[in-house]
Amino acid sequence: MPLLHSPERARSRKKNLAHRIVDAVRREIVRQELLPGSKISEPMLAEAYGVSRAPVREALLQLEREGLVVFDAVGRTRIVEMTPEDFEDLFELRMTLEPAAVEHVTNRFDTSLRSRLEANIHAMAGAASLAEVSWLDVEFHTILMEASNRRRLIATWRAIHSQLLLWLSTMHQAHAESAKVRDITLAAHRRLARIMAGGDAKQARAEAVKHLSDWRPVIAGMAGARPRKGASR
Amino acid sequence: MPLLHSPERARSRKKNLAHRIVDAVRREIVRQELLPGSKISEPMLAEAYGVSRAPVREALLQLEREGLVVFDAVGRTRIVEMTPEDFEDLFELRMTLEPAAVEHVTNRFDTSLRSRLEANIHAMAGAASLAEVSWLDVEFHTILMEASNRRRLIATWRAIHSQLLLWLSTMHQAHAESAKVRDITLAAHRRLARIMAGGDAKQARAEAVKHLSDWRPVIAGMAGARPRKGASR
DNA sequence: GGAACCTAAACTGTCGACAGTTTCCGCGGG
DNA sequence: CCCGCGGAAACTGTCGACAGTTTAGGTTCC
Repeated sequence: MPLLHSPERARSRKKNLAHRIVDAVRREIVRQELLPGSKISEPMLAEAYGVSRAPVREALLQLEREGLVVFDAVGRTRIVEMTPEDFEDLFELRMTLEPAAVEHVTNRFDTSLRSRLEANIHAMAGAASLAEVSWLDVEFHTILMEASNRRRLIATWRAIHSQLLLWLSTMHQAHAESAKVRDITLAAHRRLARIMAGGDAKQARAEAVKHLSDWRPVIAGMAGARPRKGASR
Repeated sequence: MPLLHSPERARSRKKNLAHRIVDAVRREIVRQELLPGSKISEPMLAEAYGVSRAPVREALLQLEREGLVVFDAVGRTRIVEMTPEDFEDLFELRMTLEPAAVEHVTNRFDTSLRSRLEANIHAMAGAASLAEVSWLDVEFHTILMEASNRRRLIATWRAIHSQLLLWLSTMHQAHAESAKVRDITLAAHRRLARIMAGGDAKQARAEAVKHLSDWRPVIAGMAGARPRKGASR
């Protein structure tokens, strides 16, 4: 998983305490080791990671930017609680961003991209857990978005893709139809990759829309999902 | 100008030094009082505003989020320099976001929205300077985006709309065809508002696309625009 | 005259501290 | 047994300081 989250973040990229903390906390949130709605304070994180509050503060700002934590009116931080409306909202934004990206990508499809997609597909074919499938699914779309070469499109994707990971994680806990999910996703990715390789941008866009639409019924069926009641520290 | 930039920003909304600094610096950048490419350091801002570096640091992070400053590899900050490719990139993102927003807005058009749009249009009709026209133009689109009620769409708009302001400002300095710009914009906004009031979402979307396309030739003609050479402090 | 160099100034990343608020929790009153 | 109250604990926003690194300028050496 070298692609996701590695490229330029805000401040000076590498050895920065804030980055390390962002990565660590993001992982905990996405894995739901930190529960949605739970409180998360600067002193708490500072101690947990053995640093001062300054880098923690910066990390929280970044996590807010990614939609993983929210600040209340008095500045306190909590892990975001995604409601069914959020899922829909997130999905709708994807529906506007990704088809556009796919169109661009199709026009600049090259062997480097092809092999990256194939590597992802291959990995997913061998994926054991649902978590792994989700990760690779998001990575597939990340590869596409980054390949679009549209800076602001990419930046926008970076601002939401962690939420997608969180959502998938949440969903799997609800109904884990494991194997089927992988095969459906895999087939869709293969189809999309093939069409993009073909070079027909309009057709590729249509396929992207279709692939995204696969989620419609899942999201609709999720209308009854209750936001888990917030656990605190 | 109560709408733009006022609603929830990251951390606790009101009395926060970082916010004040963000607002002040953003204005300076958009007005090009701070020149594109020029260096901007934390101690410098801290002294200018009579605060410590902590809130300044936070402010710079927010400005980076809005695309008004950029950090280099060693963490130094500069005012962003928008290239013609950036203009195009920005424009393309708008082309994917706004039509979607307009479609949503049309379906939830109400008198409150109508009056806000009319107020904006009225203000523009009486606008004297190009700067004022630009401001109101962006505000018009901000009203629309916010009215879409799509959280992530709105967040994305907030991440780019200051860049739009900066771009317009840059452009006006190049070719100032003052009066014509206002009348064209005004006419387009009136048309769009009328169609949205009519309630035909698809037609409204089409009109939004058309309105945005008005900029195509301008952007194309800007291909030769040279990025001004960076002045330092 | 120009290039490499060396030193001084400037800047970022991080830390610990403090004041003002908000939240928590147990205690007393109803 | 529930509610409101008060003090203690916890937290955020901000500040000043320091170390390590980068930049800038002047200088020396070809």
